[in-house]
Amino acid sequence: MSKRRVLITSALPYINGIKHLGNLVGSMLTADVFARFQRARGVETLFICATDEHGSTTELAALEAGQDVVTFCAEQHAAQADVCRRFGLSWNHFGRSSNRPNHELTQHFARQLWKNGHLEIRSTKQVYSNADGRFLPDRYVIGTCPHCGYPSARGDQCENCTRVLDPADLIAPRSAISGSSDLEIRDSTHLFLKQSQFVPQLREWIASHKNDWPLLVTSIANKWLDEGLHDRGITRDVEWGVPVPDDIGDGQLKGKVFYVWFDAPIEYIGATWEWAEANNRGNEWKSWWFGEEARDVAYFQFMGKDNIPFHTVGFPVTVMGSDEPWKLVDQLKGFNYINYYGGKFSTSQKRGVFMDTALEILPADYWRYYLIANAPEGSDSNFTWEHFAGVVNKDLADVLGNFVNRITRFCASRFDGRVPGEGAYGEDEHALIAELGKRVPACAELFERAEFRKAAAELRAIWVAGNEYLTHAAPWTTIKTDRDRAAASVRLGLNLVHIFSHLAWPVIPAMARQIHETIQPLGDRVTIPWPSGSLDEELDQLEAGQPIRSPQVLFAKITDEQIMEWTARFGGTET
RNA sequence: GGCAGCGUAGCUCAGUGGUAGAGCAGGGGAAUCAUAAUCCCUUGGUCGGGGGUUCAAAUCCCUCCGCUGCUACCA
Repeated sequence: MSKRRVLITSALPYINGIKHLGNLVGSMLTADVFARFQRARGVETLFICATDEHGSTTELAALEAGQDVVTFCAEQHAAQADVCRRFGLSWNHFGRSSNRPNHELTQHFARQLWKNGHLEIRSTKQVYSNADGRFLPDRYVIGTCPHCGYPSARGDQCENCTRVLDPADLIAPRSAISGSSDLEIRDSTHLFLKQSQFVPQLREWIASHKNDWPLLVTSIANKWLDEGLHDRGITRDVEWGVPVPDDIGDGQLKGKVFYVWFDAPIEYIGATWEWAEANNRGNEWKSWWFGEEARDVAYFQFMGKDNIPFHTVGFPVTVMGSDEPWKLVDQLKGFNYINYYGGKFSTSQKRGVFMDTALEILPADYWRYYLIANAPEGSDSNFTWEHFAGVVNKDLADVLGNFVNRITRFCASRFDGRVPGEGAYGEDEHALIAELGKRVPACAELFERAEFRKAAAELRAIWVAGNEYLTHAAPWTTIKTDRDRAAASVRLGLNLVHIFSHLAWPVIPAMARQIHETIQPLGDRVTIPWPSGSLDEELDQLEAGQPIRSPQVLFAKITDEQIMEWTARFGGTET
């Protein structure tokens, strides 16, 4: 088998503000853990993300912030890049959908679709606000619901009775931006992608992944196909977007831009191009995406469930309709949501925990471990401070942190802080080595399959096995009668600390470094590799006499006072 | 309204036809190297209700109840 390369994209975070923990775990964090794991295994890996910047929401957010949209996006991109870096997200490149490569590629795909007859021009009725001087998206038209009488129903759907609406249905419609009721319906010409033609092809493609994609993903995809795929408008009457080129439709679409959901997934490719430009790699970006050259690439996408339709239907149609050999996703990992005390995370209501505030109160690895160990894979999961503190205190502080602490301190006090060379491994040691000989490959397999909860549970089970061993071997007892026996136990204990660092690095990279530095300096190595040798070798790596560093508390425990403080600060239990 | 997912121990969740599981919490004990951490043992569930198929159902089918999400111009 030829050498495999792995391409990983996490769903693009929308430019409008810092994301919350649910957004983080559903796309960026799980993708990061997967990317780190692949790199740790020595696989050539390219991990790409970008901000999704276009559309009316951005325009209105910029308006509200009193900024022009270019400045707004530049600032927001920098802010997200910063907080994501501090969360340890290890993208090879974090691009922007507003950058030139995405403009070129989006226009290229549109031209291909046009050339191949998959686009058509249709006249649509759009709401125009004279006071605002712009077309309004449906949801920015507000009025009274014709079904239930709710006075603030949005033009796309009534929040009160949940019925789907058309803005023209609303009684006494007004602009959500200015409140003006000086609205009119205008004709507007748009491009439609004839998605319905692709239904058989999509069905076949999705059916081929019935066994390797999560049920969540295939069921959402099939639902869209079963309900009849509508042709979809791929242009909008807004300013901020990729312009439709004049050669499509003989200039009938002048002034229009592509719909943000058309250009956003293309930015996966665009950001790869940006990566190549930023790293002087010329056309190498294309080898990850196009034709024969990309045959050795396995492509993984990570996203929350709200993104699934666009990645199983919309974007694949763009790719298929181009009639060019661009890569389709191989493994699509979709996630549910994390709820906050049973309710949704909400920016507007200030409920829940956001990436920047999370880092204000605790280091990234606390969050990374908790979120991975409780990733919403099978269903929505529920965040509470009590549960969070319980998991962090038990798993990180007591099971992992305390293990490192107890063995290193014992070594410091009784063996002069050096790896003892005396004694040979005996029955207990070989039993543990045999157990890890099963658990470590099992853990690797779970990471490989991107089953994060189970992978984290296996990681934890490995730490527990270390504690079991140490308690049973009890070098603090044996040292009284058999110093060599105790020395062998301590030597294995230190080797365990060392391997724990290697195994935990994809999930908790900063702490893994710190743990490794306790035993051995890392220098400027960025990746801490996954153990590749037999466990016999891996657990007898440290050289006798090698000094270890003075131990320190790795994970401070979360106190009841902190839980109370944070519950009050972040919105707590009221729904 | 339609569709989808979920409903398993106090809590968070595994488990898709073969004698109900894990972690946490609770109870008992051991140990004293360690952040009062660790280790061992243990209590605890008619698997949302009802009906059906089967030698056998948490698992397949029907139905009812509850929760959550999606419903295409927010992204």
